[in-house]
Amino acid sequence: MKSLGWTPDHYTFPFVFKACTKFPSLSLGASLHATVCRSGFASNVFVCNAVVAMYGKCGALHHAHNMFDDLCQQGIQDLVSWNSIVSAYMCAFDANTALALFSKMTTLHRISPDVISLVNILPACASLAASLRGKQVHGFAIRSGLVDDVFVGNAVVDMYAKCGRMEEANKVFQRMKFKDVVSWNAMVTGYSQAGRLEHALSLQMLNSGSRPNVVTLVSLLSACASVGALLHGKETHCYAIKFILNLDGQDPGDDDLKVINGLIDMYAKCQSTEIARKIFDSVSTKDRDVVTWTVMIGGYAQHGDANHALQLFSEMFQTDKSIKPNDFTLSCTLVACARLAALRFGRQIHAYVLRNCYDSVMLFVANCLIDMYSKSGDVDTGQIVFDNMPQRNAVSWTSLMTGYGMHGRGEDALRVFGEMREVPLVPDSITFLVLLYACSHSGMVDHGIDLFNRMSKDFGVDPGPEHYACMVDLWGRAGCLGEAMKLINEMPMEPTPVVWVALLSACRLHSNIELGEFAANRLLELESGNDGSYTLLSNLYANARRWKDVARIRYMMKRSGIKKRPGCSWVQGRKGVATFFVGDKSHSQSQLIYETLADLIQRIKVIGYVPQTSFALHDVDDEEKGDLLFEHSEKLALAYGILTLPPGAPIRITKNLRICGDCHSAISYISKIIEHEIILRDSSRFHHFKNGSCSCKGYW
DNA sequence: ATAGGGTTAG
Repeated sequence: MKSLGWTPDHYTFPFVFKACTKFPSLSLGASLHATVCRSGFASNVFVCNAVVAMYGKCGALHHAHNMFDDLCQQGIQDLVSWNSIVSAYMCAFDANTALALFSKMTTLHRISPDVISLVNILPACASLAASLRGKQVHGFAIRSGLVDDVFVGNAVVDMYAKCGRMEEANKVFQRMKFKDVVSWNAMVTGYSQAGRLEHALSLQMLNSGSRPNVVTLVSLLSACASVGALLHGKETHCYAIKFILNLDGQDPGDDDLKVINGLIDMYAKCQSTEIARKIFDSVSTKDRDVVTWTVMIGGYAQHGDANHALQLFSEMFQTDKSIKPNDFTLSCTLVACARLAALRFGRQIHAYVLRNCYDSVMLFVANCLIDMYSKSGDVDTGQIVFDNMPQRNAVSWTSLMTGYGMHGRGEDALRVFGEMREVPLVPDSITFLVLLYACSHSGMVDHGIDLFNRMSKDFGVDPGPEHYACMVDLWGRAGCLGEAMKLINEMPMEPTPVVWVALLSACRLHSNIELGEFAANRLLELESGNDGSYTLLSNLYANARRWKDVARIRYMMKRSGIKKRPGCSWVQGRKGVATFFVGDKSHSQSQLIYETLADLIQRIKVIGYVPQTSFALHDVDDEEKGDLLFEHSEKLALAYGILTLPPGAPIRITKNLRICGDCHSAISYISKIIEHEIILRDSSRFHHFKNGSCSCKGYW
């Protein structure tokens, strides 16, 4: 056009700027802006509005604002200028400033918003959960009649839905004269995110003339995943196959992949990792995106075998060089590391994060790193990660305090709490739960009681059943069973299973059969299918040598088909991780392991170890014969660690259940006669064995 | 100009 000798006028420029935002190109936009200034259009509000919009969409908020200020100084800004700058702030996720500008426009400058203003500002109210402001905007929309516009109506529905006010959203939705698929989806999504799957499904969308689309399905699948509704998930899958997915031997398109990713996530979260994996495998490597990998890794990390998660993470690098893990991927993988106490793998991820400068998204990943290091036995490195974080949120603080709690370092947990108060950050119910847990596992009874008394009075956080369970635990460990029972009677709500478990464990620890039976009965009334309750009670009887009662419990378990989960321990050897079950002979060095163990047992017997045979029966099914006390998984893992690790290296063992009492005593003795520190994580906490004693000091 | 997927702490 220019080569023909034509000059662009103020109609031309806005179109060209719009083109720049289609394929966001800041450099092109900026050079056009320069042309505008040179061509003498710097005072033309049409053209300048287009410049503001272009900079906003290209992510150059600062330039957008300068241009807008320029317009204001010339006094030529109009409604479109305001809309453009508000939209620019929304693109930059700064809903606060967007709202402030909108207020300034309506109140100070008395400019009346149009449809576009409302559709810009309602998502701002939604993202800030500012339902009061949203309501004001809604009121204006009604008064001005703009609410009849389907875009405005949809934005209002979505605003209420995102603020968690589904009743209001529904009222607006019902009154809408015209509804389109977006209106329906806003409702479906709202109910889905509130975990109200039935409401989401009961929307009679199919009869309305609006066909569910990809967005509808993705929302529904996410809802099925979050409440574990496998059957509804399968129905949604069927619908997707019939009407949405278009896979006649062709490669999946972008929309197909979104549904497929949702399906993988749904099946994994509904405990069907195998189906999830089948769908994952059905997508060819080149068609998978980073979400496909992430949902499968996350599925294994949380609902399947966490080892598969780590395998898949490695596989992702090997099979597709172009896929780069993002912060979701790394977080999911770190969750798997934490579950397995896979310190080596976790360190590699940490190194990868540092090498690849994931600076802006560090918060989630760093929180996961703190958790991974603490759960892998190295809470001190967790503290270092914490110290180096540019930003922290409440989870960062609680993760660190939880870490110290697990390691029995209650003083450190309280120190961190003190630092958190200085920030200042408001402690919530989880903060106190974590602190009480730390006090309980460190034997800090007085501190625990003090915190419990102050949490409601000084911080306005009312204790829930979990807090009471922690206090029962605290009193119970300290042997004050009467106090524990008194507290349960004082609870303002019905005691939940966790409360009775805490009492039962304490009774087991202090051999109080009567109260233990009472707790067990309450527990079995509430949830009869839990193997842990039966095992605790059985152990209580066994400890008192009441074998008939032990047999009775076993019979009850058998009759109701409840199986004790098998104990399982794994240890970080020099060449990877080795896993052991009780009496396990499957390892290639099995013979050597058993010989090592027998030798150790002989040597510690000399220095005072007495096997506690009352534990002998706990891990054994009736069919198994012989005394398997010396073949418990944690002892086998320890022997293997001693065999394979260099002298002086710490031996890191992880057990899926609580460590057995006899093993605890034996390992304490063994730590006296070997060079290694033994760091053992069980389902309750960490035990650091060194020179004959354990860091838990009896507070399991 | 409005709707959508995957992550953390007990």
